Amino acid sequence: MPRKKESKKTSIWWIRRDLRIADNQALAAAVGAGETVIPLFIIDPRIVNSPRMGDPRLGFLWAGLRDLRRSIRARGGSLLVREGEPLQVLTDVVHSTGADHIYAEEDYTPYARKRDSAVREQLSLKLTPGLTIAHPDQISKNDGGPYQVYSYFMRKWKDRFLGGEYGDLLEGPGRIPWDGDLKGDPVPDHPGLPEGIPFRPGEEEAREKLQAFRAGEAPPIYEYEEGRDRPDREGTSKLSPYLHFGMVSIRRLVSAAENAMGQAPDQESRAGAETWLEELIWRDFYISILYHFPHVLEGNFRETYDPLVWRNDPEEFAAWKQGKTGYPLVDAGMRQLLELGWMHNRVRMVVGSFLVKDLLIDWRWGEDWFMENLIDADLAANNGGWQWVAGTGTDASPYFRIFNPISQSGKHDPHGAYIRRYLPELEAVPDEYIHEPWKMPEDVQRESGCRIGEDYPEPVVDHGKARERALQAYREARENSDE
DNA sequence: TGAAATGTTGGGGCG
DNA sequence: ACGCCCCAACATTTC
Repeated sequence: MPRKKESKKTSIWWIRRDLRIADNQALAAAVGAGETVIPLFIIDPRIVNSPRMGDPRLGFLWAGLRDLRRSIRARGGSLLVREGEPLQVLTDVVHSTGADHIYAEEDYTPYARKRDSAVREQLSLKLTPGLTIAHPDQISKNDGGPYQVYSYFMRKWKDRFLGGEYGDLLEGPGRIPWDGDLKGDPVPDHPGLPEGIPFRPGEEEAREKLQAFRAGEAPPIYEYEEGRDRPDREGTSKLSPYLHFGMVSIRRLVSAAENAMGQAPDQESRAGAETWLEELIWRDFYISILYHFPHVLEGNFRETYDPLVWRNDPEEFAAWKQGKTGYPLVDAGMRQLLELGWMHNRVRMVVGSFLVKDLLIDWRWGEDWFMENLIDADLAANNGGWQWVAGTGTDASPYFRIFNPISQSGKHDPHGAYIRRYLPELEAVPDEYIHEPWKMPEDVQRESGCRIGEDYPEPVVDHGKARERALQAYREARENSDE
């Protein structure tokens, strides 16, 4: 006999990186199981006080929580915020409310897994999918092991999931009933969201960003083949901060990509949408890599370059961080990061290659700076990207692939519009010299109000020489490796 | 999801 | 008409 549903069932919706109402499987499960649903966000000191959690991302999180609180209130509920160690907070809330179960979206980082299994030993924690399309164990080679090469992972991912096999999107619940009769902590005001950034937190803005990416006469998603490489245009979705905090579900994005592919007016448009889909698959891939190979957080995925001798010059690192290397595209990218908490992906590769190859600075230093400063910083994807650019990762860029910061600049920012947007001191530099301002003759420097060495720095290194030096260092590391 | 060095081809200018 | 050179454009190889 099925037992009659008891009255007064209470569930906790433990919010972590799923700051959304729509298509939220953890929330749906909590609402399905409880007549009362307590949305709980725990301010975990270990996460928010980490030096790797910089103000832009924290500000985005706080503002996002306030937005979520509005949505919950509009549904007759209340957001409970508590600061403390997660297990302690949950134990306390469960005891004072008599909640039956805790529902949360499963997260696969080493810290999240450890935290959740500790909670599971004490309390009834039910984890739901939603962070990724594929569970890290779901896509594996025929021998059962995890893929280490993206292209094979991608092929299997598509076989498994394309055609909507990840399930239908869930409507957000109309009501999240709870009287809010429990004392909580406030959502902090500080740090605030940086001024003037193009990232307003919240589900609504995420929808608008997605809409903008797909809409219009020439939707960026259909121009993505070229647009993704053009930092001087609005060619990318700018959805990464929203995806990081779960303000939009990965299912909605994949489904949007599939629909766009189906409706594409021509082959090139279809290819654009498919390439964007593949960027989403990269995210699943790197989350899976971190799950199966947690040592990537500390060391090289492949040991071949373990013996590499980094230069790690602190002054050059400082110049890189502040956008003062003397290479305009590199500097524009680094200043975009400081200004917006975000950087165009093509430029991320260029600045990454410059740090690791031209300056021979340990990729972990760059990884750390990105973690601290990016609003969208995702542990798995950021680590994967850095290891790729350093040539130490899965699917690694080979050691001899060294980006030329000048030709990349000419190719991807041909008129220097991106450079001038973030480097005002180069505003009046003629197009002819915008990628190599140090070549400006004296009189041109004077006319454009940009004296090299004063208004804008000399290049910290000569790229040609730095390239040879990097090839040498990488070759030596290979020779000294057992691999 | 490079770049540079080196090799090949073919058109045009010119004696 | 022809050979020669130059060089841009493209292809291949190498790091």
